[in-house]
Amino acid sequence: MDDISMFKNISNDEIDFMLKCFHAIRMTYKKERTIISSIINSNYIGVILSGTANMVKYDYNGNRSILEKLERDSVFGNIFTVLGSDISIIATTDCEVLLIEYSHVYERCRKNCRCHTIFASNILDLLSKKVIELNERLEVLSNRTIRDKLLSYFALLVKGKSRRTFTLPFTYTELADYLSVDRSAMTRELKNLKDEGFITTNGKRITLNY
Amino acid sequence: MDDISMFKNISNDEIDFMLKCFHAIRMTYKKERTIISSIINSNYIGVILSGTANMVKYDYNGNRSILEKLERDSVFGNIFTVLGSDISIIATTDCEVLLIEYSHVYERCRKNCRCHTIFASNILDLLSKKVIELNERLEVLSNRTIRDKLLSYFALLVKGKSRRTFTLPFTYTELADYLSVDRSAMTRELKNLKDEGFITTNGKRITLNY
DNA sequence: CCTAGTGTGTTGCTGTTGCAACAAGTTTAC
DNA sequence: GTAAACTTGTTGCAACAGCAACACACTAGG
Repeated sequence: MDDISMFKNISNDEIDFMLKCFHAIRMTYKKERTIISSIINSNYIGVILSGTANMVKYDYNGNRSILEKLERDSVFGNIFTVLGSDISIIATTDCEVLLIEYSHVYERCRKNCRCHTIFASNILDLLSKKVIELNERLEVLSNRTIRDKLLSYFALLVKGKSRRTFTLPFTYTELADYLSVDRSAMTRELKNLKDEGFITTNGKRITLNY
Repeated sequence: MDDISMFKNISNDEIDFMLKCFHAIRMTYKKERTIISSIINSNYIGVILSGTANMVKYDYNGNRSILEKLERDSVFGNIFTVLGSDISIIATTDCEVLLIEYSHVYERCRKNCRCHTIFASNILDLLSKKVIELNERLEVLSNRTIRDKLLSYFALLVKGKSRRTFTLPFTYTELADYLSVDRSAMTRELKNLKDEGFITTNGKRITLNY
């Protein structure tokens, strides 16, 4: 458990103690199940312990947008995402989730334990990372054409890596939803990029040739 | 100064003391000047004390995107926004800015003063608000047509208000940049919305008729 | 008062995108 | 093993958006 960012620099013993003190809840969800509905309108922080899930939004036209892919160590909850009525978190595999009431972050328990301060500081770090992620997503979406959205997203995926090859963390259908574009139009544009020699693909493995 | 969110629940005396302790810097910028360049690559939190500014980004085509409008009480800095090379903050009027080194948020000074804890907690609140704002922006940008972007942005502006009338916080040119769309195409779509009776406009005053 | 700069409204043209529909390949579940 | 569900690739068509150009405010500054 001490590899979970939320509990960084906290020992397993301290974590156990803290989770009891917080009355944390451990839940399991079957694949395809909605995780969020049960905690909506309440101030919980959730963290995925195992499995994967998608945070999705359906607009009134029925278009799906994937707001985020969640996996072990991913966090969610009202402080991280405004979980409105149209946003839900769907387990894409069986999931184990830990739920902690948000008030514990800022209200210290009587004992004012050391781990509590670290916990709050870890949450601050997570929030800060979240802001960075959201800004990256905004940067991608603020491109005006599908081509530029793809290129700017690909640039993110190779950022800081020595090789210009990466594996898409999405299916192509999901990628289209993530970029908020039509799937067939995106496929068309990917084909153009391939024909023009900008990229080479092999399934979900993509290489940038520039 | 105690009406600045960052200093909420901290008395003016404490604020003065804290700012000295932090070696906070107060800067003024003339209209049109770039605020950010001087603090780039350093871990500063900035807060606007007076005046207004835009956080803007130019892509390689020269398209401007307005990432954010800043005014009194707005915060910026590396923890809130990844201030890359292509992002800058431009004063739209004369501005007064307060700069605080970020390390002060998580490293407490020897005296471990009460106000310091509150300050850190306020920063947490601000980050959380920022996440909400970014999510709202994402929700707007994830719409696929200019019409839907406009309607979803307008919906945000009237959210929680009793009247369905509001004043645009932008010029129309800026609005187009904020929505990442072509200005003339946006004007055309606004005209359509008016012709179809969805909205009524009077300068920057807009009423939703639905 | 005049001028330069900026914001706004409009239009024609063209390239891009969304939509619908279908075929072929893959995966999943019984 | 087979059917059902899903992913991917493709295409025609219509709608939409971006671009460029221009006219007409409006504003700020000399």
